Amino acid sequence: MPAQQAPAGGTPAGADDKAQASLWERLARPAPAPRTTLTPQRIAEAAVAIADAEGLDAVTMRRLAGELGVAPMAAYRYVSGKDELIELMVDFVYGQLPLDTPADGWRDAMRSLAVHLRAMTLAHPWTVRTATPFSLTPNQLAVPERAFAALAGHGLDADTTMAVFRAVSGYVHGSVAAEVALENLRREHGWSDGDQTRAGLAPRMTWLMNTGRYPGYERYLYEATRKDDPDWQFETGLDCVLDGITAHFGI
Amino acid sequence: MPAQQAPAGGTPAGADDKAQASLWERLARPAPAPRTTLTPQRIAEAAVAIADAEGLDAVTMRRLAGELGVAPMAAYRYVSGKDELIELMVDFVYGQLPLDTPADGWRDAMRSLAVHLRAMTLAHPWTVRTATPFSLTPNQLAVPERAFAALAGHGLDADTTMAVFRAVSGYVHGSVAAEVALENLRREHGWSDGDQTRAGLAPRMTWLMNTGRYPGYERYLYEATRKDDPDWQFETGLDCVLDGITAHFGI
DNA sequence: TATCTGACAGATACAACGTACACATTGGCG
DNA sequence: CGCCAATGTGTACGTTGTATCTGTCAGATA
Repeated sequence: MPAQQAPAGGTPAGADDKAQASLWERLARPAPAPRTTLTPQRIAEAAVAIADAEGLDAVTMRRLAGELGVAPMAAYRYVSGKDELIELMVDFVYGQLPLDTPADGWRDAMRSLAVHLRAMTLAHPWTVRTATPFSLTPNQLAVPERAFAALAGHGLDADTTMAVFRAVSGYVHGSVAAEVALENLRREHGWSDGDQTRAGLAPRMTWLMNTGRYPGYERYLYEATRKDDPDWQFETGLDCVLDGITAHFGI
Repeated sequence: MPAQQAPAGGTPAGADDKAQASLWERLARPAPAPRTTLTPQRIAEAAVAIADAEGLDAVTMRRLAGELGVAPMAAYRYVSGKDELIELMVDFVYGQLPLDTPADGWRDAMRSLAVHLRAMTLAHPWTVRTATPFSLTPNQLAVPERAFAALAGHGLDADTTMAVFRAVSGYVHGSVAAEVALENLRREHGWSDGDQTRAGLAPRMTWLMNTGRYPGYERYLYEATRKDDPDWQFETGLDCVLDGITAHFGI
């Protein structure tokens, strides 16, 4: 019974945790293996490239193997299953996040962090489908770490610091998720600009408005002039959240 | 060639939109069918029950059919595919959201809306995996409608009103998504309280902290006293966002 | 009332997916 | 030079979403 070989397993908590931890240990380990055609980094890179180009559904174990030039089951030596593959992909994407901003006060630092997080998510829209804003992977944990560093020295206790971080990151995640959902709708229908999108959505929208349930939304549709300015929408909400931190915690 | 029968189809945009619109028309149509063993409502209800009990992955077309006592393909008369089924499920859940709060000023109304949205999402955690905060379905659209009604009469233009709504709903969605992710982790490992969770996460956490990359996060782990109070965490961030609206827009 | 008809549900089938398992191969260490 | 653990391959199975064909029922029509 070779018990030490299996990183997979729906077995009890003990073995499972060990397996999850060893994923990141393997990632850190430089080159301990005799044959090194495959590495976690190479796997992550290839999988992310597929997801960026064709969406998360295009990332199948066979497709990934084909892209890497190996047999379908080869990647299972490095990830215990598809869930762990996606965890690896997300961590890889977070690894490219620029976190070394000079930090001119907490507000600029948090604003920069939020803007970079949004840019990252828009560049890799499939990350919103993973439904795990900040799980415990090395590069994801670097985000709250950066925020804690920016917020230190203002007299906030640990819980409040976390609350501030969660307010900002929560807003970013939720707001960008909505943005990505609209962008996905556009792409899958081939609509290129706002007018084409509204034209494509018109039948559905007309039916909804004719129910008479949404007079406020209907007014918005007629009166709004910045419907095609997602940058303004995001940054307005962001400044709102940042002002709230100042107002609520006096920093 | 019976061309009028097919609600499905990867055909061009025109036919596709017609199909999507007719889903909600079918839902509104009272009882036009001769045999009415299946209805969109019954399908949605059964699917939501499965997802609530065993997660979104348990919702299979065959499983759903079995639960409804019909053949595996029967539901395809009402939804064009699984994506539309999930759209139907999400709309069903939003239909149970209480929106008739008395409205004692915009702040209480928005706060109540946020609290109810959180409660709804925690009751149906699988909704966060659908990655579409407010798509164009009747009951989802009722949420911004409620917000617009609450925010009317304060001199905000249409774009700003939408920005305020997006700030709140974005925060709620992102924040609760993080909460649900942690809750999922707990459930799938069988950890019941915060101490068990920390014990289960300890190996992974120890390995991460030993890298020395996260001194700020490590301090948080030692100093925080409200790590097991998600209500406080959510409401602190929410009050922060609401204060930001007051501060930023002067209402 | 007998019949017709279109909407409804059932049955069968298929390609693609994740992944378990046994086997072949590699290359540094003794 | 030969060993052996680490690495990649081949094959196969159960499950999934769904296309398509066939039967069947309720209510309008004559």
